[in-house]
Amino acid sequence: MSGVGQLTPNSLHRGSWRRLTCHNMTIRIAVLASPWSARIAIRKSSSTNAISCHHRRRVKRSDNAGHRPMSAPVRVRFAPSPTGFLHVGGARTALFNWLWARHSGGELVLRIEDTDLERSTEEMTTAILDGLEWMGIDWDEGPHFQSESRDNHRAAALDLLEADAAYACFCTVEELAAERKAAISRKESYVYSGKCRAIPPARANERRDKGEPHTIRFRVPSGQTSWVDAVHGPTRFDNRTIGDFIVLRSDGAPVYNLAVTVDDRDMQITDVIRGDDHISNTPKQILLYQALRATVPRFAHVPLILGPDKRKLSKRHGALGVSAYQEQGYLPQAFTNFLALLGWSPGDDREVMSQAELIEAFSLERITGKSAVFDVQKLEWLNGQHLSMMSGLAVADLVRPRFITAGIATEIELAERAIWFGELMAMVKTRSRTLDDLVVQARPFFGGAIEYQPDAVAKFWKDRKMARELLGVAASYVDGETAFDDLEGMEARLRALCEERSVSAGKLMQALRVALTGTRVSPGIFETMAAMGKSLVVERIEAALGYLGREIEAA
RNA sequence: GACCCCAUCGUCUAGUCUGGUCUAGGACUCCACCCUUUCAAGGUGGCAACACGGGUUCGAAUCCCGUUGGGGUCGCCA
Repeated sequence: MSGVGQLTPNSLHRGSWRRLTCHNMTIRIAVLASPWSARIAIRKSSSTNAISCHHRRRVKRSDNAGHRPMSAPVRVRFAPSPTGFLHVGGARTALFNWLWARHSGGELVLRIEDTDLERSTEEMTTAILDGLEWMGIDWDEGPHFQSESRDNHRAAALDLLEADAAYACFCTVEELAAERKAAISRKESYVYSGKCRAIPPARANERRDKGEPHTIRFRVPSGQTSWVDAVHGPTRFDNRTIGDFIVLRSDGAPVYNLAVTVDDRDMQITDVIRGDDHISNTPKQILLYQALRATVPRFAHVPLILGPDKRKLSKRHGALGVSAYQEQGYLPQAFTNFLALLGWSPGDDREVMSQAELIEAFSLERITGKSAVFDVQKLEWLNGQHLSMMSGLAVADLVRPRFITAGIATEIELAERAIWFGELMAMVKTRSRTLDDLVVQARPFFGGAIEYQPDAVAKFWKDRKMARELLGVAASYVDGETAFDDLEGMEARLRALCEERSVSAGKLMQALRVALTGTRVSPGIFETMAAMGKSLVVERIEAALGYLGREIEAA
């Protein structure tokens, strides 16, 4: 659990993260003791973690009120392998684990499964942690690196060997490949023949002592292996379809199923929440738990996320990492809300939910067994909903860097006009679905030239002479207007002037909108003028008049 | 191919365990209307589904069997 911690050299265990919370800022100090390098990384996190801590306390209080049955405290883990970025499927698995931990007042352990050293990179580990942090997912322990518990894995394999639950297998890669090929040509599923099963232990030891290359295989007993899955219900596998599987490679490295089982046992994981694609690994792992005389955890297999073509969501669908959604300007609370609704529902009609509400409502039982298609449109809608619930100032804080990198304004300029900027954001956010939309819509409110959008020109400046006439009236109105903050008065005065000059007030406002913003989309025209200020409005009208004049000349 | 999982509007889903209250509810998208200086937002309404076939039952979206369809897994990857 996070909290103010003492940071001493002794508290920096290899591969551990320490968290110090002060004010609203969380600083994590990590010793990334990985096979690649050992270094200290100090990372500042946003305030999202502080928010989630708040949630946790909230939930815990309600738990103490006696709503939850007395049972072993929940301990879950998220165990990504750093061979790629954090994709949406992994993100949702992490989210479900987190929601379950926070809902039940349990703990979330983060474990990096880096046993495939060839494909694991430190960059990916960092990317995954960043993604989790952005989503507001915090963890109570870790990250642990699986490669560091290699000794435990090996010891477990030796235990199995000693108990005769496993045996040495001297089959070569080539032999196995031939077996597999033969099985395929016979149109059968491949299971290891068990060729080395019957080698007497004494003989096997002899060969091992001689240094003959061998793997350690688990001796799958006959019978059936079953469990009650928290999402799928009773699930059963016939052990004949499993086949003796390798537990320790010939180079002494543990294989996934062994490593996971030993780690989950050692970390006392009570609930394993992971993707559906692990269902077929589950019987193997249960067999290992049993052979290791460990308590079998509860399993919850979450259905996969599919692309629009109903295939497993992949890069081909343009579904990049979580970071892509972050860059596109989605809000973490909207993103997690959306992900939570993919395969889970609160059971009532609620859809727009805060993280606190998600935590409160979450349960494993309400996860559906059916895989879900990732629908970006719904994500966009949800993002708009969350955006509209935020205050202008809060939105301003989030988009400020985007204005700066887009070169629209400098940090200093924005700081000087902080209140104005917050009000501007409040104005444009109902029209925006992402933070990028916000930038586009707010751009005309800053000085400098604007481009006239062809569709706006076609619709509201179709008759150039008429447009020029309308803008002429607008110019004389603006000229005499002194109260730019009096929205109602402005409208009354403009309408009166239109009446007097017998021009359509509606047409004028539309033509004016194009002159001011270059688009046909903007907040109310008086709000727009108020936010721009008189000098910019005058400047824009003059520019438009000039443009229209040139157009008329040319025609 | 074998094994496993899944099957309600185009999509996300409620309803399935504990059959009747379901002429199947909500949401996204789309369409229409209202509001309106534009675009959104908001409001109102509309289009749209129980995969198929058997059974059980007075009664099935719900229980059982089969078919079909989709997905996942079948590595000294994780």
